[in-house]
Amino acid sequence: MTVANTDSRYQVIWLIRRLFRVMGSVADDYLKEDQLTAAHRAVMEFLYPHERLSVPAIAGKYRVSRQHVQVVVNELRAIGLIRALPNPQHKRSALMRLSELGRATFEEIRRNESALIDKVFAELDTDAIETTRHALQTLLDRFEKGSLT
Amino acid sequence: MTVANTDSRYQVIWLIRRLFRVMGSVADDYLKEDQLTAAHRAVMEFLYPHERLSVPAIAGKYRVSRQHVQVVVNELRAIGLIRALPNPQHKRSALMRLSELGRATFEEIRRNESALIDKVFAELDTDAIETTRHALQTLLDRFEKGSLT
DNA sequence: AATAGTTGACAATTTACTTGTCAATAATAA
DNA sequence: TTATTATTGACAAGTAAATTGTCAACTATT
Repeated sequence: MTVANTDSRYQVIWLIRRLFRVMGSVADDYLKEDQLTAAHRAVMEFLYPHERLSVPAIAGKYRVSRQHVQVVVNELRAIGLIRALPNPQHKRSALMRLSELGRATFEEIRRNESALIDKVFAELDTDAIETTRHALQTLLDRFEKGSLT
Repeated sequence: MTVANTDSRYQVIWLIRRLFRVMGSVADDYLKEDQLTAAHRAVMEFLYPHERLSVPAIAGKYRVSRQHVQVVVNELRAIGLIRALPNPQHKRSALMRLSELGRATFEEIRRNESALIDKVFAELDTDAIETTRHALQTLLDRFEKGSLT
């Protein structure tokens, strides 16, 4: 029988922190090939494959400031990875969507990530991964929705 | 039977990123009570309860630059949470250890964290937590030790 | 003893954001 | 309709947590 005392739960938290750091440095390496940052990638993910979202809508989902998303979106537009469409709901606030190039670029990023994922998940079986996914989703829900104050 | 395809593994990665962000803002709240940062806390964790490590040794474990750890350690010394001991191995590079106050402070931090952990892990059973811990540890090992280039 | 490496200190830079402000525009309430 | 309030995009400044670079003082290696 497995044991999961306070220390085991504590280690989960600690591991999340460590993993974020190590993943960040690895991820930046392949994003750098396209001159992109993690923030660019995150915005593209919200638009992939055919979402149409305004800057404030992306900010709401991404949980970062509207102003920051604005800058990232402007950069992605400048290099042609996303395009602005007129917004029937709002004259000032255009809808953003990936361009063909943007979709292709994001798919390339995902291919790189998949190769990496194949390697790091190689030792883990299907059920363990699904249990982990479910556990992490539960934690995120509790952190985000739960009144933890 | 549960399914863990590429998407499920991908979601695990995604969830780690999201959790890190949301945890960061929560953690900073209770660290702020002691005027500490996540970096202070991380250094204290390496020394808890009775480790004796030089600044370069902490930097090696923490995987951040020696110079950054130096600053954090100097701050912790200035407020009396850690003390320097002469290093028999190396005259210039003292060993750091938690003071009594440092240990008490860290234990207080851990108590706050435990209360939070009780809440966010409430819905998860023992085996799921242990499976998650093991999976995350495996991922970290693969990311850190594996040749992913 | 000569040379190469390590350490602590300090400074400058970087990254990924946040907050604040403003004018233009849009939504809503009177 | 008009007055008021809220939202949006642009820009500026600030911030936290780190990095990189440099230097002098030591320490280790040959």
